[in-house]
Amino acid sequence: MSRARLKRRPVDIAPVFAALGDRVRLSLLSRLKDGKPQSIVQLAEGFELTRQGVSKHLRVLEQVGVVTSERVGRESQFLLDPSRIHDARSYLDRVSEQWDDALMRLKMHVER
Amino acid sequence: MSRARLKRRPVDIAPVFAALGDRVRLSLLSRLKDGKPQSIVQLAEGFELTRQGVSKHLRVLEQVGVVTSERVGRESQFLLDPSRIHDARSYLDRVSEQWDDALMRLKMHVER
DNA sequence: TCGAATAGCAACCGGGAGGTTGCGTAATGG
DNA sequence: CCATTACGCAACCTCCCGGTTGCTATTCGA
Repeated sequence: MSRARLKRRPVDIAPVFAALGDRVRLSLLSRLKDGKPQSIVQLAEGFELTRQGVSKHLRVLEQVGVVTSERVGRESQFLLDPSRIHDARSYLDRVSEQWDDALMRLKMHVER
Repeated sequence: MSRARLKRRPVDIAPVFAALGDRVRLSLLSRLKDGKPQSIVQLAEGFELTRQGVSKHLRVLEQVGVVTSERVGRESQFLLDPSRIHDARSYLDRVSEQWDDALMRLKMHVER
């Protein structure tokens, strides 16, 4: 069970967080997490934004790999890709974990 | 002990992700996750930034509640607060979870 | 076939983010 | 006591982000 577990440097994960740091983009993700691919106009309805505005946001999400798009016919179908989200989650996991470990050690008076 | 478990709307968690979406700030968090409070000059060394630059980043992190600061003597001690990080993590958890559920339902042909 | 739908591209704009410099102030310690 | 340290505040600058408008290209469908 050699889990290679290759380490991702923080410099790589920052853009993912940046992409998630916008309420419009989070809402778009929320609309995509049901697994159904949707077009831009579908994703745009309900927002007080132009189609191009939504399109820009989708391209930001796509650039960091959180969503993927495929041109089918005259419309672009967008789909969520959870792998980067999983990366971000496990990064936060590691931070919390190390924090907990540090607290534990402090409480046990193991250091200093 | 009625744990109200009040639900955080996505609109609230976006600023946390935005604060995490910067490599400098992620590095600062990485320096703070050992549980030891550190001053600004301590946190600033190693960066190719001014002290004020680092100070601005720290204030961004503090504003969203990821770190806390306390003035002790002539220096400000910064400490990590993992609660917001935990919030962000569980938000991503929910996204992944709903994605997995949706995939499962699709695979079982329960819908469509 | 031809109008409507869907989307991409480019230009433009205002505001805020990231960063610096300069200065003032409180605490430290020799 | 006084130079030094650590910090905050404010002004300033540049650049990118979020958003719009206008135009063009492609595809659908009646």
